[in-house]
Amino acid sequence: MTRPPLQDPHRTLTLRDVSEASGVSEMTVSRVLRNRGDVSETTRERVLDAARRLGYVPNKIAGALASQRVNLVGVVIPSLSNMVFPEVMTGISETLEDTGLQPVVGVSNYQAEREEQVIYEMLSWRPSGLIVAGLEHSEAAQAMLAQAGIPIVEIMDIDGTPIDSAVGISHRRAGRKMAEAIVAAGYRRIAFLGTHMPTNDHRAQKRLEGFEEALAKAGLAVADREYYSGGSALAKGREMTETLLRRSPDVDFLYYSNDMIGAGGLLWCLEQGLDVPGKIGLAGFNGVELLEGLPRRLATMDACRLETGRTAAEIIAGKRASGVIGGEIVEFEPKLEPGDTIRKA
Amino acid sequence: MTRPPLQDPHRTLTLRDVSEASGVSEMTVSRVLRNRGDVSETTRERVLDAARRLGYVPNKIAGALASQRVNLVGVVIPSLSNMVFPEVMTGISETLEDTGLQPVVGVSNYQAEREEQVIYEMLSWRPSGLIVAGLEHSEAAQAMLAQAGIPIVEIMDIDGTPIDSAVGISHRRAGRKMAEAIVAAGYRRIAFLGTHMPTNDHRAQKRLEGFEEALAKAGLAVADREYYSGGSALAKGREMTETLLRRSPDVDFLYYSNDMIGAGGLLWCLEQGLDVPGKIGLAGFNGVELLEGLPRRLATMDACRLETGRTAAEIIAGKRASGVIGGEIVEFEPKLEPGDTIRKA
DNA sequence: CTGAAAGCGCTAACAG
DNA sequence: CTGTTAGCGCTTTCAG
Repeated sequence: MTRPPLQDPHRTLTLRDVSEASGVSEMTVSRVLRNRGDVSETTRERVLDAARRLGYVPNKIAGALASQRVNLVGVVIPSLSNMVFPEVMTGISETLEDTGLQPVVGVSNYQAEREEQVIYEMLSWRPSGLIVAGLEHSEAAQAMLAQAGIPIVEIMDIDGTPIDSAVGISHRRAGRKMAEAIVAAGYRRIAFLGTHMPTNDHRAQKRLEGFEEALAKAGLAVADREYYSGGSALAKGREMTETLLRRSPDVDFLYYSNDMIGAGGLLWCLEQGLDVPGKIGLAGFNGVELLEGLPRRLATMDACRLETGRTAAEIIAGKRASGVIGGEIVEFEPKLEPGDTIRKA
Repeated sequence: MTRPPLQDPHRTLTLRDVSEASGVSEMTVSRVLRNRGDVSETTRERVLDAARRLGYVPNKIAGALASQRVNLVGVVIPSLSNMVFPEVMTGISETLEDTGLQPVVGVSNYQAEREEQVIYEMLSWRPSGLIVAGLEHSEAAQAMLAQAGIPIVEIMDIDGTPIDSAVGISHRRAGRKMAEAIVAAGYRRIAFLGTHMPTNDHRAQKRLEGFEEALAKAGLAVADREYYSGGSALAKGREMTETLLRRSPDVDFLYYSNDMIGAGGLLWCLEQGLDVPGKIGLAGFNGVELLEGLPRRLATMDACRLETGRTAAEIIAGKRASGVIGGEIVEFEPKLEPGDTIRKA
């Protein structure tokens, strides 16, 4: 007759278990495991040994509650699948690596309501800081962020009023700058191709506003426009380009709201044997790596994603050389990369 | 003369604050906020009102410690920047959405040691489950996972022995299947182009093994090979293809370890005016969306990423129709998508 | 250098 | 339907 085990065989180990196994007080075990305070080499060894032998994994939940300290940094972005946010994440991870801080990602799918939930969820874990894409949030979200009592960094846009700190480029300015380059190169019948605007992509929206503003200054307006949503961006870029060019064959420039649809458009134009950039010019936005492998180099504008991620993380980690403590605004200058799809002026 | 505030103006709110503001006991406030147990409509309103007014955000750390329940699911993947893991994430997020569980991502950069750290870190938050890419882990990592006492799902590979559950395709089989299709189509001098193998990408390795095995069965061997690492995959695909074809001009098939370099190779071949798939065939791996926009459709093999993510999440969430509780192994069948770059047999 | 006591903010388990 | 009492597993603080 076998007896049932006296203890749940799978309760997870606690400090106490390590303490008993090593014959050292819980407190000292805790000190060893966190490298805090002085502990004699002998006890240290004994403790580490016991911990390893048992396979002890500390419970950060209890630790965080007791110490009121959480080594997590929340990152809230609209999407993971479009190549631009992963690069921001890379910058963030890099800088956080040697700070003991850990990024935790939440995705909002470009929905304000979803973003609000994600922010709420993250704040409820009391992170050391929060990085949020964009400056537009629901009222409730803004209130939560402002109340949170931790560093908040809004990234990838600085056209607006940040809650605390902000890092990124001015998309209005990026749009303006691109328009000026296009006009300077002598193009006059300029079309815009982008995502369906209801998508809540405020940055694309601002880019277009800046773009139109600069065109207006040159006495021009967007000659035609075409929107898409969903599907393979490269394929969509082709389709949109064909549709638009059939409708407005006299257009001499195509401004795409992102590089992926721009690349699709470029491939299509080249296949049609169109004279790029002679008869027709093209430009995208973002400076994605992909462009390097295309038959011709699409003009684009770098959004400084890596630097943005790095800087945001530095602000949270308190590593800014500036010594500024909060409410810092860092603007990067979007660089025009003319490539081979804009005529030389 | 103004008096200083009696309390830290920025300590974060607690249940007690809501309790006092609403005149309801902490316990009942807690119940309202979690929708647990019966509470009269009147008190409920009163509590919610106070909570909203104060801007109270519950402290999940304390909640988790008290309830021994954490609504987090750890996801450990090698990289975010290559298009394939984001899609797995999409599958995971989708299914987790209505379960109250939240994914937390950790990135290992294809380094076993880094992976071990990330797993340790995640386990220390006592998540409800863990999803880890691949079956190969450091010994320490394996031990931790086995000990964790939570559902562990290893994804994207089933060639090996899982710790608990596993979901994905057999890469060996995928490689074999592709080789068989290539041989059946009449190609004989077959080259392989892939990432530098030290990169620790076990799945690519297994694909190649299966590939060579099937070739051997047909009395063939890989005729030449070329490796790359880093940089724009599309651009690298071009370069590698050029290098390899200059060295071995008589090769009649190019098997790429991923679609991105395959796409680069395809673009290069088309530019050179090579007869694809007549004189030379090409194939990649992964079935990425990008391929849809290319001038010709690259042959590839779908890795069932979305389904894999979904299924892994279902297992963690306990939503499997099968009713199986743990140690479940789900194998998907990698589908060959012949596209336009393999001769019809 | 080491240990004992007192919580961190919440929820489980009871009692009304 | 509502309240009370004990902790959850750690770290802070203070004594040795």
